[in-house]
Amino acid sequence: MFTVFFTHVQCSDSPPDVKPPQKKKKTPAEPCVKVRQSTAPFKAFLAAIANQPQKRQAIIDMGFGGLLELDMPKNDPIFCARLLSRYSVGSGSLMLRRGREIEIRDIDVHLVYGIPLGGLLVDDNKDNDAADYRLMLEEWREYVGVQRGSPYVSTMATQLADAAVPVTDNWKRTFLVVAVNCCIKSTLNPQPLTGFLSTTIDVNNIPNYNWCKYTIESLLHSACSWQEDTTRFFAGPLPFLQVCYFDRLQKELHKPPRAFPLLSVWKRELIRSRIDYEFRSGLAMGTVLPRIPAPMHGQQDDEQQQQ
DNA sequence: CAAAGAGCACGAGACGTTTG
DNA sequence: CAAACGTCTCGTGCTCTTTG
Repeated sequence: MFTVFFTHVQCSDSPPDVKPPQKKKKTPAEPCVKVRQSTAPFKAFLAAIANQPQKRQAIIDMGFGGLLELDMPKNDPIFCARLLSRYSVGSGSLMLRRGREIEIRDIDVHLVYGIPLGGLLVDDNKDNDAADYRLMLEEWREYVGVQRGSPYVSTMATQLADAAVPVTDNWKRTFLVVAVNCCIKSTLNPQPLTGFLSTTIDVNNIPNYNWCKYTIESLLHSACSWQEDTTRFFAGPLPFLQVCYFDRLQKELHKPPRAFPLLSVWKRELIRSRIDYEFRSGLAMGTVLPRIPAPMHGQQDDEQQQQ
C-alpha cells in the first residue's frame, strides 16, 4: 500500500494513474528476518534456575524438559532469511538444491525440542468465552500483575527465575507463555501471545496437548506471512527451523553427533560455526539424512524419508 | 427487538533507547 | 553499529449497551 500525499494539489486533469515518484523504498540488498521475541529472556531464565531443581523438575513434568537444553546464539538475520525463503508453505518442506527437499512434520519438532506430541489440539483463538477459561485468565493476570493483556516476556522470565517465587499452577502458566513466545509462536507486536492459555485450565493436562503440531502450524502461518512481505517481523519457531535444518542436512566437513533432543547437540558455538560454514559452502547443499529415532515415539514415525 | 454506536482487547508498525 | 528491547499510536474486530 502506497499512500500518495499530494493528489489534491492541482490535479484537475492529471490522469489517475499517478506513478509514485519515490521508488526509493530503500530495499535492502537482501531480506532480513526480524523477530519480536528472541530467545534471550528464556536463556537468562534458564541460567538463573540452573540450581533450582524444583523448577527444572516442574518443567520436565510439563513435558518441556527438552527446552532446558536451549542455547541459541543471536539470530543471523541474513541466514535466517535465506533459510526461510526455502521453506515451502505449500508442501511444508525445505526446498534444497537439485530438487531435493526435507519434509518437516510434527515429529521433527519433537526431535528438536522434545516437547509433547499429545493427542489434544492447541487452539489459540477458540472458545475464549468459556467461564472456566475467563476465570483462569483473570487469576493468572492477577498473578502476573496486569489488568489486561500480558506483561512483557522479559519481565515474566525475570520473575519466574526469582528463587523466592515458588512453583505453582500460575508459575507453570507463566513459564508456558515465556517458552511458547520465545520458541514456538509469538505475535508481530511486542505483546506476548497468550491465546493458548486455554490449554492450562488444568495444568496437569499440558503434556497431553500436541505442542509439536502447534509449532508446525505456527511455522506455516508465520512463513506464509513473512514470504508475502519480507519486511514484516517473523513470529514463528525460528530456533526449531534452524536446528532441524542443521541436523537433517549434513555438511561433509561438519558432522556433529546426533542425539535426542537435538537442542542438546546444537548449542551456541556449534550453531555459529555451522552458519559460518553455510555461507562458505553454500546454503541448501549437503547430504540429506533420515530422521533420528525418537525415544518413546519410534513406532508412529513411519514416514518414508525420500532420497 | 434489532440496529448502531461506544468501549475494550489486541494486532500492525513506526520510532526511540539500550546493549554488546 | 546492529540487534534487541521497549513505548507509542493507530486500526480492526468484537461485544455490550443503548435507543428508536
